[in-house]
Amino acid sequence: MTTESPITAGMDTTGNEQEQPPSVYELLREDIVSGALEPNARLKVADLSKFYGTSTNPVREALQQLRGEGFVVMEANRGARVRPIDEDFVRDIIEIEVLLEPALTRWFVGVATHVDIEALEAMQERIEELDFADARQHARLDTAFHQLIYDRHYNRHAAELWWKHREILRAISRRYPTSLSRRQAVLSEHRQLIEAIRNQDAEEAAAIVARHVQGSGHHIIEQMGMANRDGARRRAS
Amino acid sequence: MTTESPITAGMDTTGNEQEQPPSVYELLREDIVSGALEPNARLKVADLSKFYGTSTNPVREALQQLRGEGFVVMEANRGARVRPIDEDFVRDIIEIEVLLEPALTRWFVGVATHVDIEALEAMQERIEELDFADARQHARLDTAFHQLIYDRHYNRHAAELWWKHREILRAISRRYPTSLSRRQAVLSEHRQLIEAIRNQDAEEAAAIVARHVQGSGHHIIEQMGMANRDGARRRAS
DNA sequence: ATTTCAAAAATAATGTACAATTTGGGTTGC
DNA sequence: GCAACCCAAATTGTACATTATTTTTGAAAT
Repeated sequence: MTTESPITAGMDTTGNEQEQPPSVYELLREDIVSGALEPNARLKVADLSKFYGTSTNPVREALQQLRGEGFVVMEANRGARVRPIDEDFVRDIIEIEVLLEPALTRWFVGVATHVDIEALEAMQERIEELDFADARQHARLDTAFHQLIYDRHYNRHAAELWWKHREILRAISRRYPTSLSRRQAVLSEHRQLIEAIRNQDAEEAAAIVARHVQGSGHHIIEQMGMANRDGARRRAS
Repeated sequence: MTTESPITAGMDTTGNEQEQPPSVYELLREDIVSGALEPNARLKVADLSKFYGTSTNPVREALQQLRGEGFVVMEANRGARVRPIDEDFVRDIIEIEVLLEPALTRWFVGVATHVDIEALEAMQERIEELDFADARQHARLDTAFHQLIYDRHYNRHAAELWWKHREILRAISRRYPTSLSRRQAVLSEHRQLIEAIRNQDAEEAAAIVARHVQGSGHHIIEQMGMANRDGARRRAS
């Protein structure tokens, strides 16, 4: 299932057609967003190039791209640092998505075909079958589910923004488990969403998506908070 | 009036404290967004480094940053191109701003102080005094007006997104004149907005801002369309 | 004579190495 | 104690090598 969607194609930063080795950019980005590199950590090109086994230029260019994307902050002549990906950052992203995704969904309701709805149902089937057994696989399916809705939107800029935010959130939540109540809510909200689309109820669909995004954000932030407190407790002992 | 706001400080990509010469990044970005470089134009590092009088690395790094920001698209081993800044792109941005800015404004109404309102009024005074005589200066004042509202928002990500969009739109509209009816609307809407904030009417303020953004977008797109048609007519003769 | 295909040359991107500034810290001399 | 200075570390800029892609060219086949 090679999802060669307009978004992923547009966002594909390397031209990964035949499984090229991941670029420095991809490695570095993953290490930042997954938390392997501490918030505010200094990013010295010499260290990084040694670590990733390349020369300095690929690292320098990766840093610049990540700066453009906002994952890295730089001061002139004083180098780069990891932008902290903290609870505030997640909250900020979620707030934007709460505005964006309902709007995208509302439009989708107007153009959705019978085929689309069947595709959504098929994906939801697979998600429920899997039942969160494989986190990685679940994330993939869940992303595909929402992507189907946003992917075709005429507003490419909005769709790309969604995709970028999605990737950040996905990388963060990979660190934490999904609570049972959240699992329940995800499945239920997906079903409700499909139903609203089928009924051509754009407002209802938008409202469900808003709840869905909000809930997902709350869950992530809660998990982050718990992890922080655990970490503090462990450090204190 | 050195507007050293959190946003501009955060967005300041070079650490421009004492009027350093503009970086390759800034020059290139301006040339893209102002239309000096054609949409989809190829961006060869050798050409650009010759043009800007530097070696290749600064150009390469600038391109990567611009790629991260979405102004440039790249294919592996096939170089960079200017992302077309066309009517669709403006429409996409405006649609996002129509969602974003009202939300930011709604929050501002809740925290605005008497001092804030006076500051807004003072700026509006100066805008009306100037009466669009100096386009550059008007843009500066208008930006400052809206910046006062968005700048302090706790959602840094949203504020930065607004700022980025604002810069793009500013650069585009610099190419075109402002119609008389649009001038009227701008002044009137600003006054209405101040009034709504004073009355603590968040919903009304949000609605006005939505209109304001929408109107600004319509105006730019109209101007772009006219320019295109004029260009086509001129080429046909 | 025209088309087709392949190989080679040119063009341009990507990676490596190194030189030159800038910054921050520490030490010495007053 | 403090200021000037120097040194180490890191960023930024330049030059060059390598690799990938595109274009050209020339010979064979239709």
